[in-house]
Amino acid sequence: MNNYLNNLNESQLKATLQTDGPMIVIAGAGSGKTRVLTYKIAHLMTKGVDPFNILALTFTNKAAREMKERISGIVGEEAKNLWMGTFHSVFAKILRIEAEKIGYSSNFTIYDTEDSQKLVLSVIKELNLDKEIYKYKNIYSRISSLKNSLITPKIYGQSDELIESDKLAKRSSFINVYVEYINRCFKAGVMDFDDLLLKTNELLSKSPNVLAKYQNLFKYILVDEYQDTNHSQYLIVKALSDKFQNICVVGDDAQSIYSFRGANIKNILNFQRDYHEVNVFRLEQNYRSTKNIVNAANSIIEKNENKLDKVVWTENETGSKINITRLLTDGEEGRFVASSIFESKMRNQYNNKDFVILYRTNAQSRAFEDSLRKKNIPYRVYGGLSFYQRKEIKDVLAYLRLIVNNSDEEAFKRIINFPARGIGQTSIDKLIIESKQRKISIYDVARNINESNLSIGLKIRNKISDFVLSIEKAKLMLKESNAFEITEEVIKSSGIYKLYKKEESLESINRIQNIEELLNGVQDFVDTQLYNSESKGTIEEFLQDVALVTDLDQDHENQDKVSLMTIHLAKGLEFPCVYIVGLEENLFPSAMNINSRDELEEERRLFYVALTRAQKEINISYVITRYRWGKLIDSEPSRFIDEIDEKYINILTPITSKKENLSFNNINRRFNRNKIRYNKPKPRIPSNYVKVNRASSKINLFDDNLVTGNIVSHVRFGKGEVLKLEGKGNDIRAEINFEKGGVKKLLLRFAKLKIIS
DNA sequence: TGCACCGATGTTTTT
DNA sequence: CATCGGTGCA
Repeated sequence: MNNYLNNLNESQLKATLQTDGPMIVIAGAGSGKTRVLTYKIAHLMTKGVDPFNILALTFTNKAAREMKERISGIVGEEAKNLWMGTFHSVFAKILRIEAEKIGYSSNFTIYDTEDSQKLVLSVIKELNLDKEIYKYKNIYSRISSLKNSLITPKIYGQSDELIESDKLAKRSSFINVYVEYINRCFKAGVMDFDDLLLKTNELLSKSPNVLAKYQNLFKYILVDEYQDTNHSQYLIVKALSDKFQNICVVGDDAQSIYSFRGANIKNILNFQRDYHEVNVFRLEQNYRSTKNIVNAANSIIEKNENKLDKVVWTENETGSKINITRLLTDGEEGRFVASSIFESKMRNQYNNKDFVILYRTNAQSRAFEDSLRKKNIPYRVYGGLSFYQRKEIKDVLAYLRLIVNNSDEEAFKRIINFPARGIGQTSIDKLIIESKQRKISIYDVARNINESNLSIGLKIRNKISDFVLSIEKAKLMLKESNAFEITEEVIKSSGIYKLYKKEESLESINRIQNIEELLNGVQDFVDTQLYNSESKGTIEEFLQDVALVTDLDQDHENQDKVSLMTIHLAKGLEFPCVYIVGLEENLFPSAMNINSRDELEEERRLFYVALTRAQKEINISYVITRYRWGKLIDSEPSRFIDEIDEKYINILTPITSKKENLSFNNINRRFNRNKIRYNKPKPRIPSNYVKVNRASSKINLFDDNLVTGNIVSHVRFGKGEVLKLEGKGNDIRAEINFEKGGVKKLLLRFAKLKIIS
């Protein structure tokens, strides 16, 4: 049982065995910090600590899930009782339990960034502010950062400095927007992302009983990626750990890349000042990468002034040098990377999933998608517009949200006239004004539309009543039905499905597929809930879950595909072969972040993160001209290329370019000399191209594979024999005789069957 | 009210 | 370039 500890090196072991008191683990990239966290928790549990008393906060849900699995591997099933997840998901859970204590109902819904920004925009409009000056996105991000620093309107009002700064920006009404935004969220029974942390702080500081309850509950607290916590998160951790002081934080200041989200690197730099008698552990041996990679990364991070002392080293092989390739255009860069991956696969027997393409901005993915597709290399794009942010998905979710929480204003506004049912903006505005005056939710105004004396015509009143009725009808299902049944009902009765079904454009077919994929997801959720916990998979639980999942959290590991993602998303991941693309001034480092030392250091840390994802090979590329905002612009090589110690790099000239002997030291000079105008038209994307999405990867999986007589297994019904197949395309049904449950007819696109024989 | 078209506008990174 | 919001017409 205890031999799991043999897998640790000396410093890892020390960090693992130290269980009590405040401690910090400063862990270099690839030094096994996840391993330490995992074993530490397992160790605590073997020592007899109840998993219910352990709180472990991770950066992504995926990290939490994987860690849980690994802990289960050591200590067994018990691990599922750990409190483990992201800050946002764990405290959403707690807030739901304690909601009444801060005046919320426990079925509050969560606004994502889009909802929040829309609300800010309506507030700006309602207050008659000039939207040229009050840019809603800026206002929203200001609200967000104030919240993350726990600056409420009241505190704002006491700070001359803050007031003055808004005056200077000629938007002294900012505070009015802020106040109204908060009121509206509260009245809508809604929390935004930042509220999940802010309200937790509020809860803990206002209610000593609640604080004591959770202090006693969480006897051991562990925080991963501590360098990326913001002030709000910092205070929560501080409050909760105050009693037992069994707080273990793990992080790497060199990988702090989220300051734009309020992350405060000082949290990790000052940890030793914040707690008494802190045990400090350093993990400096890297097990991930070759010597070349580790050294090259070190040579980069050395350029930063602001950092903790730490020397990352490795005993791994020397490995190959980092290849740096210059290309003419972004299109050429795409083709270069695709063929390079193709060759490397052949040469080294790599799989697709051994490769990742990392870029600074999501918009860059396009060129690589095109070229990989042409070469028939399977790939998957992470991030960007995530699945749950797609319009059709958000529409369905809005119905569900409104059913669960009638007050949800943004959900209401989103769907009151979608699909179009003849309720126009003018009528909706009247409802909103009325709701403000009477201080009730818009939904309640709509519900009592016939008793009101609003100037809305009879026809439209009836349409509003019909809408309300359909929501009320769905509400009746809440108690009886699980998330899947309700979602299915909503998709049908709302008319969303019909709408896209009858329009036969590529776009709508895609939307249908996404909606079906959502149904798959809900079914999946219900099944796992039934399996993992006592809960029955209600729609409330699903909505809570869905608001906080990200693209990365989804399981796609078994698929052999090249990954494409931003460097931010890649944190914590590792790949044998890494392509870092678009290494150009104003792109990476981003033009927004080159005006101060701090900003530039964060970009440099980002580059460090990118380099340290690699196990074996790194390929860096940059281009001379790139399409940005639809225009060709000239670029210069990133300063970061110059910063890598020359010992660790190879400068390559691609075959497609002129054979020039481009020596490293005159890259910059050369570029200033030959600013090449490159006027070749951008290659067109084939017009019959449909963006590959997740829906198409799951649906119709069995069209060609399943035949009568197959033995299959189903998540709920277990094993069964396929008796008959009927229908085609999306509507293929199988009649299956299950050992448990007898004969069922299942739509193949929903029933996730595994073929056994 | 709904649809078709037009011009303005914007891209950093995300829970 | 691509999306979005606004405008004008049926």
